[in-house]
Amino acid sequence: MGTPDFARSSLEALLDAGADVIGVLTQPDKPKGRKMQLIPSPVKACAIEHNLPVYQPKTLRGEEFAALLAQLAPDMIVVVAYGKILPENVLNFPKYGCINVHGSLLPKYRGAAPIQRAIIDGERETGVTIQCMDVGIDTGDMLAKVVVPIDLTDDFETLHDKMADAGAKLLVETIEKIEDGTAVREKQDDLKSTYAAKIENPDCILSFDGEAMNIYNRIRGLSPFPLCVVEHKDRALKIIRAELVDTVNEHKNPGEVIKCANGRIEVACRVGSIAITHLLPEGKSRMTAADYINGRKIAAGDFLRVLDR
RNA sequence: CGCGGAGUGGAGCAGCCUGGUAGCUCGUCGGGCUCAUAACCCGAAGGUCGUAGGUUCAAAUCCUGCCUCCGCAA
Repeated sequence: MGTPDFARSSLEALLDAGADVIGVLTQPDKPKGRKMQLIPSPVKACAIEHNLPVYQPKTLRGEEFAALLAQLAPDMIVVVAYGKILPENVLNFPKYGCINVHGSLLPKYRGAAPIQRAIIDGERETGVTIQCMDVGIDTGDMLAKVVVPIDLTDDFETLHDKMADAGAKLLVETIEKIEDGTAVREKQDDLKSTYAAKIENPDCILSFDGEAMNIYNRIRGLSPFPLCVVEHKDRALKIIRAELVDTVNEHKNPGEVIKCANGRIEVACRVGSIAITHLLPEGKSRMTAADYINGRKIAAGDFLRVLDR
């Protein structure tokens, strides 16, 4: 069971390892894009490529799904970023239980957006945990972990890809251990748990009234999607990539553009400054800061304000 | 019919309202200055103004159809 690219990596690894995948569950196709076209999830696309049966139940509760479960009769269910809560009867059904690939070192960053939150918080390392699912959200016993260092230049995309690979590899290894009985369960220390809430709109609204490092972390944690947003000349301006320029000097006017040169837009933070190199103006495509400057859209002395919408 | 923006030399834009000589910041090429340079100076090339019609003496500009791209929201 899974939905996005993160899950696709695990599915492919299972197939490469020769696992007997009897069925793939993914979220129902939802209308996406301007024309509200139905786009299949990455996991669905992968399953179709490999001629695997795909199921997209709207709910896992009720007799309809219970019947499907009984018919498939899986020995094990592997869940990776599926996007639905599994009810108890499903969790208890498979002989080897339901195991989950989670993008953090549990018990830290339980929840929907562990990778983004780790970057935003400025963590130096994170990782992937394989857990035996229980009724709580990411509270199950742990079977395996792998540490993934967070590079200062990682953004959500680069770290996500590293994590997806690491998770897929760990999944295959862990399943082998489960099969030969060498897997060891370790309980989570609930007292050390933290929760990584889903990224919502307010998380994207950026204020320069803070430390450059924190601002830099938020920008990269939310890039390339959904992106931090500020207001410039009454229009939304999303920041795709920035560089850390200075982390020491204090500025009285955070958000002020200090200079536009060499393809970089340097912006004052309360403490320190950053230089924007790639951005996305409202109604436009992604472009470099150099292009934005060339179009005469921004100059030193302008202000990037907190978006109020 | 969810809301909105845009198609103008290689890039990002202005010009359109109030029709009449193709503009700006870059890039490219050539030359100059300099110990040197991503700096500075001089010069050059490069545009069917998305597309098809219409109005007009005259359309990038006004009117209509079509195509394409993008942002937001989900």
